[in-house]
Amino acid sequence: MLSNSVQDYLKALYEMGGESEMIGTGAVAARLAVTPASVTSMLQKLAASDAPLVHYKKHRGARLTDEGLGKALEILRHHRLVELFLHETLGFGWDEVHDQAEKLEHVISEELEDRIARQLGDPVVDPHGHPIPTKDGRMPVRHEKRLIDLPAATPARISRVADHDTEMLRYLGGLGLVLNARIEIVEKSPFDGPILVRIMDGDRVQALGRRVASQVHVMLDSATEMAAMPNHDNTNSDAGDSNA
Amino acid sequence: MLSNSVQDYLKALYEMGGESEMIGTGAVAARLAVTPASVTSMLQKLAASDAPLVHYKKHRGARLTDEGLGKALEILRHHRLVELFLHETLGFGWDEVHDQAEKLEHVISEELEDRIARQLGDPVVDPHGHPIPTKDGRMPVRHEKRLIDLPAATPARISRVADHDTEMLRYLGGLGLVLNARIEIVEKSPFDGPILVRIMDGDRVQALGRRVASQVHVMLDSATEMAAMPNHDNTNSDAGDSNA
DNA sequence: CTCTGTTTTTAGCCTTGCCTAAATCATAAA
DNA sequence: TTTATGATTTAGGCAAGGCTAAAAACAGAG
Repeated sequence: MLSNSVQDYLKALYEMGGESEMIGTGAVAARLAVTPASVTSMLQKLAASDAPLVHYKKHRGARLTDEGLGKALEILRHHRLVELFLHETLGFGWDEVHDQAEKLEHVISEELEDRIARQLGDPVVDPHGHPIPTKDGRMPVRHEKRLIDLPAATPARISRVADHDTEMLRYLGGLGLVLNARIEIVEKSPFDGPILVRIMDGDRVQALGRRVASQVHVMLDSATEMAAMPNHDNTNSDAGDSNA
Repeated sequence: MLSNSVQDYLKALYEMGGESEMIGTGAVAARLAVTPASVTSMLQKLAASDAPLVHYKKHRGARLTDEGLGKALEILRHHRLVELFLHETLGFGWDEVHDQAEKLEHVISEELEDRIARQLGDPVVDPHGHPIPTKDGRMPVRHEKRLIDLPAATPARISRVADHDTEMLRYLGGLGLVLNARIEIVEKSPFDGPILVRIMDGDRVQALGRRVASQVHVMLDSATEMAAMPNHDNTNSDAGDSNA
């Protein structure tokens, strides 16, 4: 059984570099909020066993082995299933599920994973639009682009939003920029200026900063995959907005 | 934040000795599957802080302080709410929920606890009939007796069954000895012999060993509290009986 | 009261995963 | 090519929570 720490390292490597990219010690350290020295020793350990979970080259960083990739996807499946479960079954807002899932993902048995998946109808995306890895360890591929890269006057739908920043999710949700919302870009200001987005539902236009816009992904409105995606209500159904 | 280990020690002390009984090092060690030496050092640590969680006397054992009692009840509330949630919402059998809850209880936030409780309608007992501590840290009192101590020919209902032994729960469930089942004792064989129990629903008579019978608690059929208890279906709804 | 066997405690050690401080490597600029 | 700068690794430690082996305390039998 992998420790919580090891699971967190594997997940970080996957989320930062996917299957093939080498990730530096410092980057991992920043994401996991530990020192680079700690990362070095953990990566060395993970690379040293007889069935290594990562490839590691001194001063060059690390990437997952096939073994490690499988484990990472398992954990990610847990995480995303739990997020969706909290959202659908217990009414948590899309801004609230990540932190709780971060803890639950480590203690979900196979049996519980299966029951949750079945209960949710074997879902393919979590409340932020992230694809849920399949039981047999494959990550569904989707054709989307960053909102920043969307040409002006091209209708699209929000297909995915970064899940880790609670504040940003709350902000986006408040603007109506929820999963599957139909939008189009009115104008991109030059010099890294804000992006003007028309939100079709309500026909409002909203200015978004570059930082936010790079965290949002869209699919062209014509893409067929959209048909399969239910329209989740991403607002927080009844919890107070106590801690901001 | 208390570590998982500390939480397990507090829970063990409560479950073994309640609020007042001193529990010996060896007993705790056996329950937690660690060595007595480990227990000694943990108890010393828990008693040493400025707000001690346990009273501890060398060679005499330990019992919870008020502080420790509060924490123990919080953990127990998590455990039992989770057990009920797994049973009611995800369809786990009463023999399957304990082990999973043992892990989940440590990672349930206040917010999640509240949502689960609300979803279940602020329940007062878990799937094994154990009372669920209230949010403000009180353990509901119930008037029950061990099946062993029930006089013959006195109608009663099963009000509680020990939750930790998967096999025994499966056995009892198979016999129809589920929560709230109406029963009466036909005869107690002498010399610590078996107990003959009539199961009203089906009117069968079943012989139970002393070991099992001491794990089952009952309430007299006249007791008023019973009215409030819903009749759960404790059978495993669809999982295979793979690992016995 | 003393002996003996059981229980508990002490002492010392190990692993995991983190840390700081110092040393080393890699790279971009001069 | 040399040098400076930032990133990475090494070395040495610490806290938690477990273990084994040996010492000490208790409790029951004589």
